[in-house]
Amino acid sequence: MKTRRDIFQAIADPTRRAIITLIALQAMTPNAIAEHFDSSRQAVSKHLRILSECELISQKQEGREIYYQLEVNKMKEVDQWISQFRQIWENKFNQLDEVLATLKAQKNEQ
Amino acid sequence: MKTRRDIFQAIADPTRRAIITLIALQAMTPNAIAEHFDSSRQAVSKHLRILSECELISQKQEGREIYYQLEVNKMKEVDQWISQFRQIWENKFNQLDEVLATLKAQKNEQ
DNA sequence: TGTAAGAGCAACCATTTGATTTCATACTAT
DNA sequence: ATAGTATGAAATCAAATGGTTGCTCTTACA
Repeated sequence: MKTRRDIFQAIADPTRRAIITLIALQAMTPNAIAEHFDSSRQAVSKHLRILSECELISQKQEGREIYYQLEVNKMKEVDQWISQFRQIWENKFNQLDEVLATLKAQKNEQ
Repeated sequence: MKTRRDIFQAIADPTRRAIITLIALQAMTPNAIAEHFDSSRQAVSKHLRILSECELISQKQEGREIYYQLEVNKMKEVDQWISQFRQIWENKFNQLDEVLATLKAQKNEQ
């Protein structure tokens, strides 16, 4: 069992992304979460385990209920990976600005 | 074959993420890309196909060679999904600021 | 013109994944 | 104590995934 299980693999599944969004603002129990989906409670429970394993969510017991909440800071790891490309696409805009400036200058010289 | 194949699934694989980073600044041929990995050329080729299918990369033929380049704008879709959480973690800081401001005010009143 | 190189595609295989079913555990309330 | 609720865990299964092998097609070049 290689169990790669990193954040990118965790957010690859659409149901897990929906769960993440769902509990982003407010901790919820597995039952409450499952009610929002077609999946069974057990299926949701497995998703929660995967999200827990890569520390994207944490839990706090409350009697016999368990509230799951998003560890939003963990999401920064994805943001960090994306940021390298953000630099590129912002650069592209800069280059486009240069092109436009050049064209404008040429036009003025005519 | 359900072939879910969205961006999140595409970047879930570490080899594909490496390919994306590799060609981010400079278009490359499959052979050149494969040299950077342990995987075979065919394995890389399959990854390239997946990345192409969700339009994360594009290709331009050059003789018998095909250069693959990153469609960096497509990456914005991931950035967009992340941004909702960015708002949350920035909000957390704001709340902390409020707490600090309150504490400071209370201290001044003493 | 024939041979080699660059690349895609289909078939196949082992592993992983996501879901369901069934069971076990822990807490609550009567 | 006992029944019911909330949840986790193991077994099982179909489908998806990532990789390899072998084949074909096109282009370059001697």
